[in-house]
This record gives sequence, C-alpha cells and structure tokens, in this order.
Amino acid sequence: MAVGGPLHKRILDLYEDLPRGERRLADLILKNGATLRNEAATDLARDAGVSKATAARFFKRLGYASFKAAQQEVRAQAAAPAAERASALPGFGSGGVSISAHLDNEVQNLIRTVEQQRSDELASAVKLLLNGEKLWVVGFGDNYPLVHFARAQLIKVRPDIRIIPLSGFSVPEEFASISSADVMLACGVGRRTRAFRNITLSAKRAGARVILLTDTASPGDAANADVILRCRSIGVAMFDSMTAAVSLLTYLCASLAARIGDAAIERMRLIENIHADWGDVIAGDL
Amino acid sequence: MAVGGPLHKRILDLYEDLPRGERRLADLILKNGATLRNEAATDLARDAGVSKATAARFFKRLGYASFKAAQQEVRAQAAAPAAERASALPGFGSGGVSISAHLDNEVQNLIRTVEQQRSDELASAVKLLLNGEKLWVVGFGDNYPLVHFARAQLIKVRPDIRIIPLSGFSVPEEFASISSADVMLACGVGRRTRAFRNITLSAKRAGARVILLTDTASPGDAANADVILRCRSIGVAMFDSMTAAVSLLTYLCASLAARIGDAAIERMRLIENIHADWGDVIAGDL
DNA sequence: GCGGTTTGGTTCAAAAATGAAATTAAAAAT
DNA sequence: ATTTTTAATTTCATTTTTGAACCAAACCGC
Repeated sequence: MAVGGPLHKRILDLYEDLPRGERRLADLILKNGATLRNEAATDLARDAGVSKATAARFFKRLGYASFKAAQQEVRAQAAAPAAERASALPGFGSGGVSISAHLDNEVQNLIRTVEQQRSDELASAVKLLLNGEKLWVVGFGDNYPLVHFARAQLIKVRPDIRIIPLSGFSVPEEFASISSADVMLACGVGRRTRAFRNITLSAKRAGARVILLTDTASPGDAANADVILRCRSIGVAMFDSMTAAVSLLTYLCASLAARIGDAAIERMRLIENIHADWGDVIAGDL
Repeated sequence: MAVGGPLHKRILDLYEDLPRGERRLADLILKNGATLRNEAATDLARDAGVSKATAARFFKRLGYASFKAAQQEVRAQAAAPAAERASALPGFGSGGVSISAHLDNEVQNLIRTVEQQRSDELASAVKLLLNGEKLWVVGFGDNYPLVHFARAQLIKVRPDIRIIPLSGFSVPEEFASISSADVMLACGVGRRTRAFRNITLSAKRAGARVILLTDTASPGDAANADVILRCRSIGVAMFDSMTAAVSLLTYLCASLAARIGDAAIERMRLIENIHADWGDVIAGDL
C-alpha cells in the first residue's frame, strides 16, 4: 500500500520514536490498512498484543483526538477515489521528493522486510521451489515486473519456469497445464486484481502449492497460500516501492540456488556456454 | 560487508521486543555492520542518540557478557573471513546465505548508489524524460525486468512509452520509429550484450538523447550517453542485485511525476477510472 | 611504576510506558 | 424513553526504560 494518507504519513514520521507497544500497533496498521478500517479498537489492541489503553494513547500521539477520529479519517479516505489521494501526497507541487528521504524510506523498507521475515517460512518457500515439478510465476499489473525478475533468476538455476500472464495469451488456456506437483509463486504486492485472486484459487483447486509474496496479507490469504512472504512496500512519493520485494526475491532465488547446489552451477555454466556460442556478450567495455 | 554472524541473528530475533533506545542501536548496527567493528561503545551510543548505559544494556540483552564481548565476536568474524567466508559465501553445500548478510549488502548497495549520484545528473535525466516526445525503455537479458519496471511506472504519468525488445518482435523494425525528439532510457546493469550496444548507437545516430542506467560506466559510455546513472549491483551470493537499480528508477519516476505535476495526477485519475470501469480491482481485502 | 586520560561498565533516581480496572460515551434492545 | 450492552477512554499503580553521575580498568606518556 502506498502512503495511504495523513495517517500513514503520521505513523511513518513518528515511527522511529514510538515505544515498543505502540510500534506493534503501527506495524499492524502499516501491514494491513484494512485492519484499522474494519476492526474495533479493542480487537486492534488484542491483535497487536497490547492493552486498550496503549491503543488509545497511540492515536493520541499521532495527533488524533481519539481512535474513532483516526478510524473515521481512514474510512473517509477509502471511500474517496484513489487519484484524489495522490494529489494530497507529498512530492507534488512542492516540486519533488528529496532523495535522502527516499533513501531513508527504502532502507527502512528493506530492514523491516527482513526483520519481519520468519525464517521457517523462507525455508519452506525455498523447499517448495526446490521440489515443485513446474514453477508458475504469476502477477498482474504493477506486479508483472516482479514476475519477470523472479523468472529471470529462477530460470538460471532450474528448468520449467512458466510465467502468467504470458504476453497476451489467454490465461486459462496457459494455466490449464498446472498440476498438483507444481508450485506457484504469486506476486501480489499492493493492489490485487480479480484475476489474481482467481488464479490463486485455481492453483489451490488444482492441488498446487502457493507461495504468496505480498505487502499486506489479509486473513483470507492464509487460507489460499501455503507460505506467505511479506514485504514492506511503502513509497515516499506516489508509487509503491517494489525495492524490498525485489530484494527478497533475490534472496529467495539465491537460497534456492544454494539448495540445488552443483546442478545449479552446472546449469549456469551451460547457460554461459550458450551465450558464448551466440557471441552475445561484449567482453570488455563498450 | 560483515557476514551476518550470530550477532545479527540475535538482533533480528529480538528486534520486535526491543525498547525504543535499544532499537535505535539495533537499527544502526543493522544498517552498517562496520560501525560495531570500528567504533567505541561511547561513539556508538552517541550515534544512536542514546546513553552509554543503554548501549551496555543492549548487548547484555542480546546475550553477550558485555559490549566488548560482542565487538570481539564481530571482529573475529571479520578477521576470519577470507577462507571460511569464501567457502560459505556462495552458500553452497553449507546450506545457504545468511539473510542478514544479504540485508547488510543490500543496504550498502542502496546507500552507495544514492551517495554517488550527482544531483545534476538526476535532474537532467528527469528533464529529458519530461521533454522527450516518445520514451524508449530498452534493456536485454537480466535487464529486461528493469525495463518492465520502469515502463510500468512511467506509463502512469505520461504517454508514449515504448519497450525494446518487444515480445519477440524484430528490434530494428520497432526501433525505426525513433526520432531526434525522443529519449531513450537504456538499462545496462551488469553484462551488456551486443544488441544493447547496437541500439544505443542507433539511438545516438538518430539524434535521440540517451539516459544510461548502469553499474560500471566505461569510458566509452560517456560518449554515447547524455546522462549516466550509476548504481551498485553487488550481490552477496550468485546473482547481481538489481535492488538499487529498482530503487533509483522508482525515485526517478517519482521525480518525473512531481515535475509533470497536475497532468500526471489527472492521468492517474483517468487510469483509476478505467480500472474501476473494468471492475478490475478488489476493493477491500480478499 | 605513576598521574592523567580514555573507555567500558554500574548504580540509582527520574521519566516513560504499560495494563488492569474504573469511567464515560455510544449504541442496541427493550 | 429507559435500560442494557458494548466499546472507547481515562486513571492510577506498577513495571520498564533511561540517562546522569559514578566507579573501574585498560592505555598512555613519562
């Protein structure tokens, strides 16, 4: 989710200074904006593992009169069309975003992403990628570049990596080849489309395992994904930042390569040879 | 940089539970592993903006007898590396690359990339993107995901963004439409292919302006590119890291959006509307 | 070795954070 | 309209965190 408005901005501004309990709340809200919209303060507090008192104080600290005030603002925002939100975002009119603000934010994205990663989930993701007969890398819209990233790396260390959607081919026809021995890596950072949900469901129905890469995991996701990898994608200006997602994918693929071992090295060597045969590569500099 | 030793792991394990001041220390150390090796406890505390007492307690909490003990461990790790680390580095056999090593490296990539960026070059890159009649986003092989990525963002704020190569179409035929009023964003991180060199030359010959995104700019590049954006792409394991490149592109596009201003907002609103018309988007969470 | 200096570590009182319980506000049910 | 129920907020006592001041030990130059 992009900087979703005043609330998100306030949280990020204060993030460094938040005490432990309040930061737990902040994380929860940043992770899934819907929480604040839908849940009651009591539940929010319970989910974050803090007392109701802490929750109340948290919103006070953010500058709201109360929890309710904050919730109302978020709800109002969700109702307004997205483009209007954009104009309220920083970096406009004022004539630009500072690069150091960008850097700070990106580093935070990376650190928080790694930090909240449960190592057993990463391990089982790697294991799935290792054992899947075919791998399906899936993502729509803004996630499609991520799909390309993932495939570019995966194809270096193992065969049978398929992309969905494929350059305008009809998805169902392509996806029909999925089997229960396959594994799907689903990139769903930021907004998810109907197509994304459909394909995830289809994969589950076919008995395939699903690894979901996302920023805000909703309760429903847990049911449809075998492994969930969360990454923080907060952007300092108008776009979400895919930086942490890319980084996580890179790490995932490197781990997979390590697990595969010699066969991966052999494969890469083969690839190099083919490159050489084609005379593709420029040896020195331009 | 520093290999993610026990210390990094301990920090990540406890991170969620650290109080505010100690977390500041944790962030500092995670951001740059070298700090702990080189600085004195007093300086470390000062840098983090906490008292010495807090620093001392922090290392106690991590399970070390004292600050010194932790520092010694880190130093021992850094000293041992050449042989031991090398064998473990690609992560083969030994069973993987440590994620904290990865994190450390990625953060360094980001920081270095931003640091070495000359702001006037960024500014002129934005200006070119702003004024180009058509934009051509170009890149081959491992760079193709970057191309996707750049286009996905650029197309949100202005029209006429073309990709080369395009899903198997012949490059020359496509590229023939380039004019001297156009601008080419050339992604050439890591290995460059012959095709890449050719297309850059063609662009220059056609009189178009060229922005080159690369990791290691060679002397020859200066002649063929109007603006060169350098990024660090060192990977901790077997793959180069495109993380910094992605981040830089994101910043570039955000700056462009800011420069375009209202027209960009208007365009995004239009895009949102079309999305809405299509019933594409899932509103709440899954 | 010996004053002086620097740096790591400890104590203790003040400040901040926190949760349980009390209080108030608001919504539902009657 | 009044009671009942539920949820948000405030109070307050307890716990945790924190830094200033204080000690100890290593490190100098002599």
